[in-house]
This record gives sequence, C-alpha cells and structure tokens, in this order.
Amino acid sequence: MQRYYVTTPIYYVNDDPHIGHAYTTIAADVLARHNRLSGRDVFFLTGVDEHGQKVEQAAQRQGIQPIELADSVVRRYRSLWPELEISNDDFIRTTEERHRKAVIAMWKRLQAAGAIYKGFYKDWYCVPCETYWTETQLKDTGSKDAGSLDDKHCPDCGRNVDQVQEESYFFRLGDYQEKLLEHIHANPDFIGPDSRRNEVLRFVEGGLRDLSVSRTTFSWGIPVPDDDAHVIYVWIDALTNYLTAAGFPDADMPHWPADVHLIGKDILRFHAVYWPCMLMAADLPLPKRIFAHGWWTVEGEKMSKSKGNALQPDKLLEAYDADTIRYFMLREVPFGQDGDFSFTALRQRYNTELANDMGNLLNRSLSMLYKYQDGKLAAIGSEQAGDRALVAAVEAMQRNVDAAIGKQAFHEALEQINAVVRQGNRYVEENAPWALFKQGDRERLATVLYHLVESLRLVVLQLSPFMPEKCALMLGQILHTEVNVETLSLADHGGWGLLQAGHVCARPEPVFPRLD
RNA sequence: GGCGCUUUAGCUCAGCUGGUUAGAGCAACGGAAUCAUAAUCCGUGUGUCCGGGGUUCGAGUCCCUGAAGCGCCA
Repeated sequence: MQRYYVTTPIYYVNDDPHIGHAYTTIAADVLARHNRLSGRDVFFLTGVDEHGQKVEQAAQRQGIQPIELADSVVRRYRSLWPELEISNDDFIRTTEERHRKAVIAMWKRLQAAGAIYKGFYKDWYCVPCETYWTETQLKDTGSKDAGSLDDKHCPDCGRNVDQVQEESYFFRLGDYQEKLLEHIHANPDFIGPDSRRNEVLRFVEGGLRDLSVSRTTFSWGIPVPDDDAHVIYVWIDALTNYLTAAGFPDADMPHWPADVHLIGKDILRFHAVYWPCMLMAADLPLPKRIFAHGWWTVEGEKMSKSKGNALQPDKLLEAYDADTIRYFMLREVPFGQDGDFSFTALRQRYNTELANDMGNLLNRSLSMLYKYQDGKLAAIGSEQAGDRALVAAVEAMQRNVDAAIGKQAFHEALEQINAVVRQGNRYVEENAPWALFKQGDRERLATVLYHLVESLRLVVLQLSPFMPEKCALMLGQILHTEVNVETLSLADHGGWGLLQAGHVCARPEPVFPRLD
C-alpha cells in the first residue's frame, strides 16, 4: 500500500494554543484524511517541543518543574485537537524516552560522520532582560558611535549588553551548502510555495555558517553524550522528532521520508536548510516536501501577546463548530499566503457557500425526492447533455481536488467542489423537476433527481476531509444510515452510479442553518 | 543598503511559454422561477490591467525606469 507521512511542527509549550497552531494542524489533518480516503497508509504526526531555556525560566517563575509546565500545556493540546476533529496518529513529546534515544542516536551519527566539532559561541547578553542577542541583531539599533563596545545596546530595552563566550558544539552546516543547492534545484517541489523556495535559495547562496548545536546556559533538555555540561540545542532536538515518531533509530522506518512537513513561514529556515543538511550529514533520506503557510491577522490586526488579541481556538469553538472553522480557514486564504480572520468574512463564507449553495442544494434535492417520489430513487431514463455534463463535472472535480491537495492548494480544492455545487443548482433550474412533476414526466423526473443525489453524494465525499462531521451528516441523509467518514474510500465509494434505484434517502434536515 | 515579490472591476483575486470583444467569486442593480434554509437561476461593469518609456504586426503578459506595499537577508 502506498504510504503517506505528514507532520506539523512540534509546538512550543511556552505558549498556549492559538489559531496559528490550529491552522497548521487543520491543514495537516485535511491532508491526512484526504490521503486516507485515497487509500493510502497514512501516518499523521503532531506534538510538542518541551525543552529549552524559555520553558525552564517560565517554570522557575511559576515555582514549578519544567515538566509540570509542559504537562499542563500538553493537556490543553490533547483536549483541543479532538474538538477540532484532528485525526493525528501519534502525538510526540520531546521529553519522551523514545525521543531521547532518537536524538542521542542522531547526535552520534552526526558525530561519527565528522559533522560535529567543539568550539566557542560568541553572543551578547542583556542582563536586565535576561536575553541573548546576536551581533547582527544589535546592529539594528543604529548606535551613533559604532565600533566601540559601549555602543552595543539591547534591541529591546536599549541598555548596554555584555559579550559572553560560551563553549559550544557546532554542526558543519557550511559543508552542505552545495549539496543542498543541488537538491533544491533538482527537486522543484522540495520547498513550497515558490516564493519561499526562492528565499531559501538566496539565503543558501549567500553562504552557510556552521551552526551552534549545544548550550551550557540551561539544563532543560537532552544532555550531549559524554559531555554533561552541554545540552543539545533546539535544532537537533526538535527537528529529530519527525524521525523519532517514524521509528528512528531502532525500527526500519516504513513511513520515512515524510511526504510533507507543514510549517509556518517563521520556521522555514530551520526546516528547509538546517534539517535537510542534518539529514544529509546523517545519511538519511530527505523529506519530499516542506510547505510554509502564512500568518493570520485578526480583524485586520496583527496577533500579539501584548495586544491580547490572539484568537484562541477553544473560544472560537464556543461560537462556531469545528467544521465551519476548518472550512473558513482553508477556503478564505490561498494556502501559503497571509490572511485575515474576520467574523464577517467567516459568516459570509458560511452563508453563501455552505448554507445557500451546498446545504440548500442537498435540502432542496432531497425535499423534491420526497415530494415527488416518496424519498425513493427510481430507475433513470436516457441521459441528456446536461446530465452527462454534470457527471463529467463531478469526475473532473475528483481529479482536480486530488491534484490541488497534492500541492497543498486547499482553497483551490474547495473552489473545485463549490463549482460543482453551483452547477448542481443550475442543473435544478434548467431541469425544473417541479415542472416535470406537473407534466407527469416520471422518467425524466427520476433521471434528474438521481443525477442530483448521486452528484451530491460524490461532492460530499470529496468535502469530507475538510468537514468530517457535517459531511457525515449529509452522507447520512443521502444514504439513510449512520455514516462513519473514516471508513470511506474513493476506491469503494467514489464511482458514479453506486446509488441503486429503489434506495430511499432520509428526510432532509438543514445541515448548515443560516447565521445572522 | 542588497535581493526578490506584489500592484488587474466597489472588495478578494485568476489570467501558463505575448495573439479573437480582459475573467471568477462576493457585493450592487434589474428580472424569472417556486423544489428548498426568502435559499436558487438569468441578465447588467465606459475596469487609464499602478505611472512613464521601449521591443513587436500585436503586451495585462517581455525589457528599462519611477511610485507604493510586502518578504527575506544585511
């Protein structure tokens, strides 16, 4: 069986879940569900990153152990994901033993390859802020008298910073520059969208410096093998999670390499530069694709902690169901671009596309089926051009949705689906079943109603990865039975004509009541 | 400062390697129909395709240049 491995980043437990985390995870979930529907053996991974100085300090401030802080945030994620209908197959925590083993194995593998060496890491430290800054970050403050040490100021508070020198292990990132460039050029789909791919290319072309991969300034992490003074820094620790869950280093890894790492644009460089180079050094296959999506503003404003306007998924779920949120986020904005989350826009999408077009098409179709044929599909007569066009549109949609999702173009997939829905509504008007009924043309009436219901069945099937719950309801009405969308497959259920004459649909009930 | 991207109907955007009267969705206006969640369907746009210059028989689509916005890097 064809395999499919999709990942989200592991979210840092320093932060409560917000709409950005939900976005990545929903998108990954749609990929997972679509590929399951397509018959693939899917492995969908999400999880959390628990180590690091920030968590250590935050825990200290709260007077608790880092693991306690992590545990509490993990609980929030674990309760949130089911509410958003996230169907992850695994949830990884970087504090797990399996992960410690994988990271140690990764480290040793890099070391054995000669890709790690010990050196010194120079940094600037702002004592009042307790924050480290790099040389280049300091330059941004534009001091008047550049050059002298006194003029190095903290970008945050403007006070003087101290230079600190720290022993550190380094990864020979620079050695892989050419190999990485070759790989990106040879694999045009390796990084998406294209604008991000270009950014990475330019960044790598500009030269890669070796990467500091250990720290001695905090201890909340995985110690460097045979050198307890050092903790393995975030790169090797966090990124290796994708291997850990795949079975590294013990098992053979049937799902590796990953088909897609979905990420936010803020962590593009780690995933598109550091990670592939580490894998090359460790002589492991590279992920097939890394896709960076954009960020959300809320009602036109940037989300920020200080503004306190970060949209929390659990709050959102009090107002709208998961399917509506899922649909809106993937429909409103081309995946890869930034977008704005506005409640007006959400309600408009919902009312026009879901309530008026999709929901009402199902409702009016089944209503007519009941009004004219007691809810029962009847044998069809010969197909006319409009009937064949509808069938062709459904089949084209199936191909196009698959292609769109294959390149993470969710908005495009949904547009393909909506186009068939619009055609369905047009089909109703063109064939006017009510007129056929009055004329007593039972055969034509049966043909039209059959085409409507059967096309709806296939449309909803395609939509089910996006809106599992609503689609289960809609399919339930069409099939007149409880439907578990997780067990459906395109191979078994995706063909035209599977509904039989004599099948009785359920009485319709609005699935998308209009919102005011 | 360097590199790159974007700028097309009121709004959000599509327009591949240049070629008939520049398109979609939403919004607006007019009409039809009545199966349906007053939902649907049809019709309606005199848009400087950001400005300027150029290449070409022909440019929204290529080149140069200017402006605005954005991204990455410094």
